[in-house]
Amino acid sequence: MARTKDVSLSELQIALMRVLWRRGEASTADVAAELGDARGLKHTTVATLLTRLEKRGVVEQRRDGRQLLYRALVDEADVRRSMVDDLLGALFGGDARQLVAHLVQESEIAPGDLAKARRRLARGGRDED
Amino acid sequence: MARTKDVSLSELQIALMRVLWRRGEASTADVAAELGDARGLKHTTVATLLTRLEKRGVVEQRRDGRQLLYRALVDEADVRRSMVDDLLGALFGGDARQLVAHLVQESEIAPGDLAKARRRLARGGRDED
DNA sequence: ATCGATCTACTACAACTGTAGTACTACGAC
DNA sequence: GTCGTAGTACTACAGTTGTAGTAGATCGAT
Repeated sequence: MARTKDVSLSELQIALMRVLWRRGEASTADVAAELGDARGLKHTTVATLLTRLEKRGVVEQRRDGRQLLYRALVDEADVRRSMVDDLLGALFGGDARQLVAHLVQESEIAPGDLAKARRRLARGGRDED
Repeated sequence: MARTKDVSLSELQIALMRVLWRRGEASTADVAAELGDARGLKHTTVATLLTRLEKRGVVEQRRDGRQLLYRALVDEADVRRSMVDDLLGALFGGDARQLVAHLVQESEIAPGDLAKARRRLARGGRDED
C-alpha cells in the first residue's frame, strides 16, 4: 500500500492532508469545517480538492450513506521525503549539509540546536565524529 | 533593487536562474545551449521561459542588437530563503529543527555533519550550548 | 540586391491549481 | 407526503507551467 512514488503537494493540499493525518478518516464536512474556518473555503471547494486528491491516488474514498469519508494513502513522512528531496535537488545540489548551513545562516535554527539534534539522534542512530 | 518578496520557482525555472547566476548575464542562446543540451528544450521554449521570468520580475532584460541579455534580479539566497520557508511552513510547522531531524532520520545527513556545521558556524555565529 | 541563418514576438495548448456555482439526490422534520 | 437541508457530481473559469510552432525582422555573406 501507498506506492509512494513522488508526492509533491501544494501548501493547500498539504493543509487538507493534515486534517486527514490528524483524524485518520474524515468526511468532506469535517475537512470543510476546519479549512472553511481557517481559510474561508467553501464546502464545494473542499469537496473538489478532495476528489482531485483521490484521483491522484494520495487519498482513498469510502462511502458512508450519502457521505464520503477520506483517508490518506500517504503519510506525512512520505510527503516530507519527496518534497525535501525535490528542494534539495533543485536548490542545494542535493547536499543536505548545505541546507543545514542555510538554516543556520538565516537564523532559522541556532547552532546549539544542531548539537541537541545530534545528541538526540545519536541515541538510536548511527554515529561518527 | 530586488524587492525580494516571495520567490518560489519551479525546478525548471531554477535551472534557468542557475545559468544566470553563474554567468551574471546571458543571452537566450547561452541559456538555450546549456538547457537544450541538458534537457532537450527547444530554443523557443527557453525564450518563452525567460520572457515569463522577466514578466514576473525575477530577471531583467537588456537589448543588445537583436539579442536579449538576461540578468537575475534575485539571488540564489533569496530563492532559498523563500522556498525553504514555504516548505518549513507547510510541512514542519515552521520549525527548522524538525526539518533537521527529518534530514538525519532519512539519512540525508549524518549526525556528525551537524557537529561539523555547528563548529564551522560557531566561528562567526552566535553561540551557546 | 538576395538568401539563408538567427533571433524575438506572438500564439497555442494541455495539465494542474484555486475557487466556486449549479444541479440533483436523499434524509429528516413536520 | 412535502420541504428544506446537506451532500455529492459535474461544470466552469482564470492563472501558471511546460512545451513548442509560426511569423516576421535582421545580419552577414555572396
